[in-house]
Amino acid sequence: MILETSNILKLIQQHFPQIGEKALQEEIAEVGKLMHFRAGEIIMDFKSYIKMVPLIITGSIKVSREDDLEGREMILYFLNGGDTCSMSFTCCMMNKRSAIRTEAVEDTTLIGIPIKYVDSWMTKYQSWKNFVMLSYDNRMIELVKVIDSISFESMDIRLKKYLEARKNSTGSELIKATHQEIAYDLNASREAISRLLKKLEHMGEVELGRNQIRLLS
DNA sequence: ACATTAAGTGATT
DNA sequence: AATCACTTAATGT
Repeated sequence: MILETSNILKLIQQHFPQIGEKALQEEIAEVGKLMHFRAGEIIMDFKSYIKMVPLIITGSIKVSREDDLEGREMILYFLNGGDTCSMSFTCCMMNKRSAIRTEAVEDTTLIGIPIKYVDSWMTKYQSWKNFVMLSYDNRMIELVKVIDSISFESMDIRLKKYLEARKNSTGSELIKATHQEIAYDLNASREAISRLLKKLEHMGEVELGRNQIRLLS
């Protein structure tokens, strides 16, 4: 697949400028697989073994955690083009099952790197190591914010941040989701979400429609 | 027209 | 803020 290889090379250079070493770029292009997911598709489910580390080119991915007992789901954060899934690094290096679920919110394109390379590149390429470390750092910061939000913020604030995050992730002020889906993401009841959204609508911050919410601000 | 699914509402805890 | 028990509205067949 000569065509795909040179394609990936271009995509890496375009979307992952941090990965500077030419030799590394070429290796990624060689072993990486270009993958597409449609909106709503689950990319990686809980407790599945991870065989690839994704480099996200375009799209939007929702990363969520599920309670072991009664399937209660909680959104952690969104990933976009230029991001990677930090969780997948540890998971694959330790050969552990995934602790999270990743689901495409929008049509998403990513480069999947087979795990066997991920580890060896750490010592082989400085920019790979930096890239991995930096993405860890970013995720860690993000996670601390999530904890703060869950612990200290009321539902209306959390909802607003959720809508904001979703807008930033998809780059669109139109959010396609039911109140029920949002409620699952925030681990709240559908009624609570409906009421809070109504309030936001009255305040002129959103426009509600069936299966969709438009952010005005 | 009818059934299904999403959203709105009030009462209760 | 959750749950329940509805009602109303929008959509699909």
